[in-house]
Amino acid sequence: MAEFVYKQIIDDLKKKIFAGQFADMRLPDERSLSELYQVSRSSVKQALTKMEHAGIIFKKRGSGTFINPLYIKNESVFNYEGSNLGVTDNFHMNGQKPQTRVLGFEVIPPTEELQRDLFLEPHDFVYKIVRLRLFDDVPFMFETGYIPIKIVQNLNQTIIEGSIFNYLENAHNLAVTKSFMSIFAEPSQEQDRELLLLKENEPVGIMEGIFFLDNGTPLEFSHMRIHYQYLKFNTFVSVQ
Amino acid sequence: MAEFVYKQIIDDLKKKIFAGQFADMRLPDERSLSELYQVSRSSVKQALTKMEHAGIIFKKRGSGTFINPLYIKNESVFNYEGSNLGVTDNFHMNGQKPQTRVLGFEVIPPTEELQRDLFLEPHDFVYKIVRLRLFDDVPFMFETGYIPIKIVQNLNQTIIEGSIFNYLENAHNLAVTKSFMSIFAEPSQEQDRELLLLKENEPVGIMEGIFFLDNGTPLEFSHMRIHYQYLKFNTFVSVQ
DNA sequence: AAGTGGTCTAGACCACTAC
DNA sequence: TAGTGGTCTAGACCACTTA
Repeated sequence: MAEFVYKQIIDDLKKKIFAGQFADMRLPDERSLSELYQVSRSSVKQALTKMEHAGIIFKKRGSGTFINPLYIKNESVFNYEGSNLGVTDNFHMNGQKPQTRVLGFEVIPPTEELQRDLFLEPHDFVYKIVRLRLFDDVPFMFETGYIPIKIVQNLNQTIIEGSIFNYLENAHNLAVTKSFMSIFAEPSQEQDRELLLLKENEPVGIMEGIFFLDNGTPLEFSHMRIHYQYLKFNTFVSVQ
Repeated sequence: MAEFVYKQIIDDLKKKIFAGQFADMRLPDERSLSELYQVSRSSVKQALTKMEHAGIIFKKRGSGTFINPLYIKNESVFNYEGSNLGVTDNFHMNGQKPQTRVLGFEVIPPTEELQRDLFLEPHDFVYKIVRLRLFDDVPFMFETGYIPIKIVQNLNQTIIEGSIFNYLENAHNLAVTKSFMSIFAEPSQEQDRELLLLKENEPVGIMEGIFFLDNGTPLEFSHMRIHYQYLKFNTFVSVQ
């Protein structure tokens, strides 16, 4: 963590933002930061650009760099900022204990869709893992995930009852740092209502997509069905 | 459009991707592209990084740069890629004619929340605009937006019946190119069901957040309530 | 060993904002 | 006019993948 120059700048600026060090909602200019941290302006710019994409700040050309008021307003909202991408770390927990109930665990040949999405050959078998996630015995989502066995061969019940991503990082030094995700919503189906304790009129939020390792290898195709109260996705969008 | 080197590279690569010019799902390496376009590798990298954030490609360190299979799978899915951020341009239209029904149009003092989100003083009045959006007489969302009059003073019924963003770009040369958005879902309320013709059990998707001008000025706080079938949000997430 | 993307430097000039 | 972020160059060295 924080091995690179730009990551150290991000960590330091975030710490200062939370400490209220920029009361005027304004960061020092790029050239000052370059001097302060004794790095090139390019490295400062790289840090600030990533912070902008994380929804922490925004830049005003000709004026300066400012803290995003929505970031201060609702910190917990920025699920994906500053942690890894695993479920365990990213849904609002408020100190509650996360639990996992394994509903399915098998190895199957990849469908054509999976072959394309995960860059697989027909003979590249995949784990199919279905898990229900809970906080303090309250279920909030269930997930169907597909992971090629050529990337990891020794998954077992104990591992998938915890965080697969943490296991991969700790035991195999494989970090999950990128994903492409679609987010949408549907009326709940009977299985949703059973597993997530939803009423007839309450919907599910759906997130599905591909998780990538730090080196760009597609690791998992995941389909998550989420209790609507637990899905709040925050994002920065920019056009070219 | 395409005035800068990196934008020209984006446009050209996208054209080639759609033309199926990279059948192996792989782009040329950065140094080759640098030579091909006669620009520095940094400029190539800037283009590729933006394309990665747009969900078009992903990079594999040590291996190369590849086309995102989800991008090919469902083009229409990437609502925000390659156009501006206005509603008119971003919901799946399939050639249908977009319509707008104005439900409210007034000027009010900014709430404290709006003052913070749009960087306003208490005396900076805002337009409050409520609009229902339809395709071929089928309503798909309604939106409440707040725009400071200090940015634009001459909005009228005719303008807000069309695209405000297009008007700002054409008449005032103000381009909307960035936004911070929260996406979530709720059971539909009575007003939702009335306006969007939803059944009791069908939900609304909600997108709310801030739109920024190209220069970073916060332009609008917007709250959109969307028929669940029309909300599909696609995004790239990366951790530092 | 060769090839690829990642990080980083030390500048230059431009476009825009604020005064 | 001075200050700010945006674009761009021409390199350097590193980490990782592939063969």
